[in-house]
Amino acid sequence: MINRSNVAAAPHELPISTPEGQFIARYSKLGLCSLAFPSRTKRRPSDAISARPPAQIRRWHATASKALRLALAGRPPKALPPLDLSAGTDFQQRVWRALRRIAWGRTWSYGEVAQAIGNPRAVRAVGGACGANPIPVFVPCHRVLAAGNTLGGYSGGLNWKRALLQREGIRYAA
DNA sequence: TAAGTGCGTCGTT
DNA sequence: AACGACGCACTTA
Repeated sequence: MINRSNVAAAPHELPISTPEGQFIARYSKLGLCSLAFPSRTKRRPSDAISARPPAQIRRWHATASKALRLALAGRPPKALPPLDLSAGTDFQQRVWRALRRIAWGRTWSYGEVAQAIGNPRAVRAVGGACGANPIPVFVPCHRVLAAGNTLGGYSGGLNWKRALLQREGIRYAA
């Protein structure tokens, strides 16, 4: 079941410049609702960034920008903006909430995530929900490894997963 | 050991 | 009805 009632039709879209490239953050009235990895493709003019976001969104964006730059530098962020995960199905939201309990520098397996949400056999479905995570890095789906500490997949590309794990000092099976 | 196959399982499209 | 960011058993090389 999808709940779009809290998702603004046209969320504010703001860039975050990092040494790794320009991420795009999107904000609803509830908080950060999406974070996109740097894209090689040029943004179209129709995707223009809104001129002057409200003060609250500017504060959220400042927090998010700082947090992202810390994370990419290998330091755990001290504060995050509110995360708006309301666009997901009930199942996805349960998975995403569970992912937020994985500590910096630690990993869970897909099976452990499935257990954490009380649905121990929905292992494969958990993988699907991880792939649908709209806020990578802050909702740390990169900390979910396959059984035997193998890498598993990553919708943002395995290079990003490897990079994020490395910044947290996480080791996994070759 | 490493790589490949088959199947259970379940949320999403 | 088909498809996965899975996991496990089992077979082959």
